[in-house]
Amino acid sequence: MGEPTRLKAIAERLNLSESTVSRALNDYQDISAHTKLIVRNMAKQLDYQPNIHAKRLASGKSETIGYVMPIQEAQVTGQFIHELMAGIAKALAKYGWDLCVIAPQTTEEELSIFKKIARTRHISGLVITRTFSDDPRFQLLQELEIPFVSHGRSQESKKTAWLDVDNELAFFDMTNHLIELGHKRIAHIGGPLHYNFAYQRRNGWQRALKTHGIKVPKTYAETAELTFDGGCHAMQRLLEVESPPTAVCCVSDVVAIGAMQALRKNGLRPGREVSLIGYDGLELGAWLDPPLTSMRQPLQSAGEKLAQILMKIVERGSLPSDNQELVRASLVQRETANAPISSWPPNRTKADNQ
Amino acid sequence: MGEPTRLKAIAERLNLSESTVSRALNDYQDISAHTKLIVRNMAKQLDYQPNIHAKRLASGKSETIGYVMPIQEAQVTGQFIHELMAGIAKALAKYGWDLCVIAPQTTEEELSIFKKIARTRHISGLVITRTFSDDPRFQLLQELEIPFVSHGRSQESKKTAWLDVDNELAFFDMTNHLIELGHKRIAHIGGPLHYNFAYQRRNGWQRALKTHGIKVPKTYAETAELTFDGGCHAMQRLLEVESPPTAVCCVSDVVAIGAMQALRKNGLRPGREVSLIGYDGLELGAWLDPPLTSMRQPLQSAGEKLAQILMKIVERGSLPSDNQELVRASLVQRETANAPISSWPPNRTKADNQ
DNA sequence: GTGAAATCCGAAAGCGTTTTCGGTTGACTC
DNA sequence: GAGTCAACCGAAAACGCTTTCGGATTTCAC
Repeated sequence: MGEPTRLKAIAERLNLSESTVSRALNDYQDISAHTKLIVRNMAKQLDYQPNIHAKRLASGKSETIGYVMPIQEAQVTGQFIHELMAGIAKALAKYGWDLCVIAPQTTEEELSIFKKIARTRHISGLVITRTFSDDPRFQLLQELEIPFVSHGRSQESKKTAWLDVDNELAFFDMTNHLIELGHKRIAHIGGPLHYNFAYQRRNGWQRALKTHGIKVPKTYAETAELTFDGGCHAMQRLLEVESPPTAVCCVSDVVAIGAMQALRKNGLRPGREVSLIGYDGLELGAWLDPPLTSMRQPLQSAGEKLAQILMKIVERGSLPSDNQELVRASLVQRETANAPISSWPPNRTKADNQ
Repeated sequence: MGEPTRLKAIAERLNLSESTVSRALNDYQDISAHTKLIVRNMAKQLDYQPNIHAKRLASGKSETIGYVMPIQEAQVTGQFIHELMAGIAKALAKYGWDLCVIAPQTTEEELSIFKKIARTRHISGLVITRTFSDDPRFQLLQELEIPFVSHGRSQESKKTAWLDVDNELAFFDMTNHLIELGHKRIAHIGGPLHYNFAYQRRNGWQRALKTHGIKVPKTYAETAELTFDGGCHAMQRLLEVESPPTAVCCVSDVVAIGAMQALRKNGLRPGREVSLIGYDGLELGAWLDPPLTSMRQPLQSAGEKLAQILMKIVERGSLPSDNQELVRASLVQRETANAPISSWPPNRTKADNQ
């Protein structure tokens, strides 16, 4: 392979100083256009690649951002993470930045890694995901002055940079869709409220009902762990209330899939007796019988945006609070959301047609 | 936050030279035990973290390995990748190494990234996955003298380092399981043969049949794209042959899920008329109706092993060919593999009981 | 008590960039 | 034609570590 080309080699060939070559390549103003041109040509000819460690040492910048990979707790987060990372990596690659994966096993470890990064500064910014309503990371990262952007918000994110899907609107839209189909008895299976998105999604559902003047019993607001079993149990409980719903908004696809299972066990078919809409738009939803209707947020483009936001903050000192963006999720129409049928629920009460 | 602690600060406090401090921290032999002790204590006290760029520049080592994230082509690879990466990152973190994600959009881009890495050397080793039978990356990486380890083999991997599941054995085991259940009419839905594993899996199926003296028609060897639709179409074709199989070994879970769909469309229930075994052991298989029987390979531990192999090669010059390891997949018993039933296939021919 | 061999540490030269600070040109003003 | 001002570029000092080399001790054998 031979030795890689160095700045020195270019300088010697062109009878220039290393500093001139360096500034030419970095597009400094005090280098003439002509010099820049010949330097760049020679660099290309020699296939010059700067030594990244020397560059980072001298400039004090690391051009590396870290992605904190969530601990595997909720199910099928893999697909989600993959797409997001692909987007981040893609955007970073355009500028020659690196994406470094951080995979803490526990929250404590995560926080201590942050402290280490604050000292070494070998990572100049972080992307974090899976945010909680009460998330200790926000305060710590601000204290440590580590630039970061979160995918999802928290209570503490008034002044920080984030990109989030408008969960409230998504569930407002979702619920409206069911209302338009003719449903009035619409329940919700939500997630644990320490997840910030769980709050927002429940609120969206409630707002849609309120907007249309629809009242539902308190028992229609179910909560489930974000797992298949969680959804299954929650749906089972919904079927056992006095007058069960004709449609259910589920906090995630996995939960919805669990709910489908519960319906089947009770001899009901999802999308016939009880309509169901999930959230995440997982491709595997399409493989179910029947295929699951869902809401989908853009992921790859979200990753790209996250990377761009972070680079803007790190490199150009953009204010975190100027980098807050909401994106809208869209409905993925499949087969579990249909008009209600007259034979369900079997024993109607007078509460039905209100 | 104040300035981070430098080597200099420790040296000054202890009235030692920077070089002594450096060697003490790196456990050189020519530093007395006593000096090492006080240096380490002081380092801990001052919460010293070496400047990683200076370290890497001076030592010429990068302590970073790259993971080439496969382009999203086959479905639900996300979960797979996530677990593998988590394992890699975990193992690397123990030694303070970084994991850098590389996400090329095309094969050409991937190869050109390799060439760039060869020049900058800012990544000292690579983990590659999704290997093909005829995979240009193997030759290039060897030419460029970039240390690497692959998850999965290729034709070219005689001399390179790899970790692979024993695909042949997995499908041998899988097929035997079906034979033990009483099946004789066992088909196979394989993947495109440019995937190396597709070959091996088909061979395992064939060997099990041969071992038991079972002969099947040529039409039992189906091929499908590694997608839901691929599996669906392949199963449909299998149902249309003269005497359809009572069991099918599927090259992947996604393909098996497609096959389930085809069965359902034909009014058949997976695991009753036709048994089905997938491969990958995806958790989502458990959510189907009926839950999909599958084979599972260890992923997180595979990631850890890959990292360890690579560090051994990069750091200690271990020979790639000394680092080849096969792991065994294990059966995940769920509900789609059962004994054959007498009413299927409906119109038996004399070929049935041979 | 001398010489040789260990033992331990410091000085200094890198590693390959970036960036500050001056200095040399030439053009331009009056 | 002297002075001023841009426009360009080079010298050299960082950046914070590693590692070689040699020098000063001490230890040991004889």
